Amino acid sequence: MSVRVRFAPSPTGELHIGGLRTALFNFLLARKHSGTFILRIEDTDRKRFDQHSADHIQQALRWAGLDWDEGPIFQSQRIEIYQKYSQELVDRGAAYPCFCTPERLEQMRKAQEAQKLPPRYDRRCRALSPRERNQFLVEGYPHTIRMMVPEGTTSFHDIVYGNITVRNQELDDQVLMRSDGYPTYHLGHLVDDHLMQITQVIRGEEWLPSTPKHVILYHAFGWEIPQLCHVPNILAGRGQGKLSKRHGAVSVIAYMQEGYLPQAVINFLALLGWSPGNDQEIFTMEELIQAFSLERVAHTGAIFNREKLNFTNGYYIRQTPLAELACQIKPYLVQAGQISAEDTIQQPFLLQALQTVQERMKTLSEAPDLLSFYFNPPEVPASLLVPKKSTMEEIRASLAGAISLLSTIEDFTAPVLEKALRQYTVENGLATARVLWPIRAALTGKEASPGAFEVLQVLGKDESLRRLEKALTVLDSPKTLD
RNA sequence: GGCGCUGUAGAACAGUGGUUAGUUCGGCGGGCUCUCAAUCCGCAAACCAGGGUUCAAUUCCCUGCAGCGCUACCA
Repeated sequence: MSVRVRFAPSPTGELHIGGLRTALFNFLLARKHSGTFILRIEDTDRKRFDQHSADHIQQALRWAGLDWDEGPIFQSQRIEIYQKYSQELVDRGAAYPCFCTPERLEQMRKAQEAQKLPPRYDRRCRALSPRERNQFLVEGYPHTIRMMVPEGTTSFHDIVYGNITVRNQELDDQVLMRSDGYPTYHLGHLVDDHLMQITQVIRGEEWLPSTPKHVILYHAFGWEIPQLCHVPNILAGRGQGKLSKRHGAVSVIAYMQEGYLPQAVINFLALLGWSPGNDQEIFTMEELIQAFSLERVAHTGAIFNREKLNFTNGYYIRQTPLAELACQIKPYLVQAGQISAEDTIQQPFLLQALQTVQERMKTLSEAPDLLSFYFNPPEVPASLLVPKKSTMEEIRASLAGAISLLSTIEDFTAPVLEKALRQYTVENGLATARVLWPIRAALTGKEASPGAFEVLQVLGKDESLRRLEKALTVLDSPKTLD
């Protein structure tokens, strides 16, 4: 039997980073077994439904490279199906209509909590006689359909957590159909998983406690139970609970916008709560597909570690071919006003400039800042031009010498410049820092930047000399020194 | 409160009834060096606690504690 799995988010917001990992695990399993990956949108809660979420979820999945084979299927378009199966449950005596009002249910819960009892439906409508039931139905009282939890215990096997058994007395008579005619998750997902012939249900750990109810439902229908697999949540930090909006960026779209590469996010997420069993840390999607197995998914919630994501992202940025990276940073440069949308990014000046900062980037969004001095000549205070253990006079002299040397060089390329400047330091008995630091500072206006030779080359002779001369005048007017 | 799941360095994961308990990020130190980054070398850093079982327990069992989840006409 071929593998059929699904990712079934509810469109109540943008795709969450934890949701993406659940989707990833489903995707990997499907691809590994040449199976089918289905996207199903569980939009049965009309109160929480958000029109744009479904689009955002799809956009995020595509960005991450998790293309689905079937769907998106919207549950809201299938309510007759759920109604039919809920009726079947009623006919089989596994479910019953409940006429209790929300007000009564709330009162009951409060009373139970006050007595420190577990809040649970008191099953009042279970006891209705057929006649009463019919009468309420005929008179059109709003009602829900509740499942009828039987006596005994319920057991199931989970791929990650192993065998689990619970006493049915711990289970509530869960609402299956709301009074508005829409199913709840418990009925909706189960009917669909059956109809879509899902072979492995891979979902968040938060569903583990309600899985026994689902098992009871499968039995009531007489359906085969798919393999069940719950994956732990992603946590925000020690004692901070599940990663959520209040812990900063959790939306996949937000990571996309911040300039994280999809390969990096996927690689990072895969290793968060799963391991291949060896020491490999860097994976292509293809390698993940080969190595993946549900059995090796961890059973503890993993804390989301931004530092490691940054490292992984930096690694992938370094691996990206220059021309490709240029395309990826273009939107950021445009947004920063450093280039216009019509400009081509594939020009020597930009490519060379980018090359000098490529290994310093953790995210694409850092590009404008790292590259800023290439676009705008910096204001450089005298204090920045003078390295430690040097005086302003010494720097003035060495910079002036360097300027006259550089103005004689025609082949303004890094190797040539390096050779000439190093020779200059040796001949004049100058420490390298005394020559190169002020040059680099004058060109970039930054304490930390790419090296002097490469910046000289990228900026070119004219612009470089212009900036160096300007720095010299700054050193000539002592008042600018701190 | 009840029920369930889970506890290996700061973080993510390996691993084992007898090991110098491993890898990656992060931290610290060093090399390189015009700064930062990258890269290279090195260091520190963990088996939640208490009971069992056993010749031997981080590993198996129990209890405690802690974390997480669920406890809705939300998913």
